[in-house]
Amino acid sequence: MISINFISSYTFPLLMKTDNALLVRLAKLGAITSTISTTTASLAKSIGTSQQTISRKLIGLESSNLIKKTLRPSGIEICLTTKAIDYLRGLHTSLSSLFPSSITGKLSDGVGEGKYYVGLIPYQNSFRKLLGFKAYPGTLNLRVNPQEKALFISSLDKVSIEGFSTKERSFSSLECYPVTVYGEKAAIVVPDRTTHSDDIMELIAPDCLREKLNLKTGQNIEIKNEDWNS
Amino acid sequence: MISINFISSYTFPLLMKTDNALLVRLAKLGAITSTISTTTASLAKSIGTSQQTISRKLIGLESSNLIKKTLRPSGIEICLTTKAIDYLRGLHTSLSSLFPSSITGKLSDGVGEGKYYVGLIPYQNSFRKLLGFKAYPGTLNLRVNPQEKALFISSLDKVSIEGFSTKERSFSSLECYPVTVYGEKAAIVVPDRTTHSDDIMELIAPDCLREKLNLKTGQNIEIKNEDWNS
DNA sequence: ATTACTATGTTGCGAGTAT
DNA sequence: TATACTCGCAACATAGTAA
Repeated sequence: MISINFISSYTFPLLMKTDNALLVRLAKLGAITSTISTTTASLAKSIGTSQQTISRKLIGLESSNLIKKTLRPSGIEICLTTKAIDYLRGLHTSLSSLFPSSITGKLSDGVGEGKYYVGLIPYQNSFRKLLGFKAYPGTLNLRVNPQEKALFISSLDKVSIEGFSTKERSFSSLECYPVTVYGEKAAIVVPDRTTHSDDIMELIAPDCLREKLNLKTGQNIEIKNEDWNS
Repeated sequence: MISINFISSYTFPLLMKTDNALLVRLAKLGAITSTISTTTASLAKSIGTSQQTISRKLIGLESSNLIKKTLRPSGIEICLTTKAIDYLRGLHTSLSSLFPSSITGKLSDGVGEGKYYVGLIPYQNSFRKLLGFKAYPGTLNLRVNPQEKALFISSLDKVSIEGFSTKERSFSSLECYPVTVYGEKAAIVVPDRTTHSDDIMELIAPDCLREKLNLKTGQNIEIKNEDWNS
């Protein structure tokens, strides 16, 4: 049993009222794994509601078999039931499918264009400065589900690379997203003026991953959301 | 833009009312990555509330800058704002810390007892039948944070192994939890009559992982929640 | 100190309905 | 068909207070 008398004043950004917030708070306080000692007043303060509301909610949660509680002179002892844990786990699973930690794609033969663009000095300078590596002059092209791609990319940190112009033509700016490929540093590259279709994901890396990881065309490859810059 | 006219009847088990449920539902329908076409009536049905409530809620969400919506003769077009996505991501992060997908422990020298117990024929028969492998006669002992351990184990599938008795003594039942260690099948073993302290996590595997993975005493080892039985 | 009841004010819900 | 308004009623939140 863990005794908690001080509770951080952190609350969820908005909405996330009462029931949900209360269950998550209790879980965070440790009521998932053991019984915690707390008071309705401190819970109220941490959720941002009144002591009376917490009291009423706890009674409700208990009658819904979501918590077990015991009254003590010093406050209240609470632990979550498996029903509550299953509920939170279900919510977590739902959200996990919305915020994927990896995406799988089939290695396709690049068109060879990437080799030319990635090698350009102004891009390379930016890669080194902002991504921390000099990119191997070539890209790993994966065929992915466009919606999965959009979802995956939306959960990544963005590194913006500026475009530049020569006398002949201009080169668009790029968005890069640090990821890992089987533990190797890499970055998804999305040109702001994209040339190829939505179902291709283009990656750069310090080394030739195709050789280093012995990757074959057509093979499924897992790209992970792991920020190696931190 | 995606058109959705049929909406699955899945709803969250309980509580999870209105605001939260609505945001998660919209996200699942694809409003995270693009604009979706739907109607207040179908949203109402899928959440389990009235059309009027959805209408009112959508107005509220828009004035809180959580969604952007456009009225159409055929219904309503909705997409989530980054504010809403950040909120959902935050909720996901909170829950992820409650349902960890891995735990890290320091490899410690076993007491040598494991070797004896794991090798016993009745246990081995159960391992083969219920876990699908004959266990290498020895255990990998990791020193972990007891609370993290309890939390991690609570999120795993449980495989119960029966105890047995000989003339001399009885051997307790065990709980096993399938996991992976750097991609290798393994299982956490918790004796129901536990002999050692709470901060030790004991693992069995088909092979000697210490040799196979070249693990050294004191090294940090990551145990992942990956069910290789499915 | 606590929890939790009662009373009172506020918000939320949804059937009906206008547009 | 849609969305979204009005309005009667139910549920909720909190101040005061009893135990």
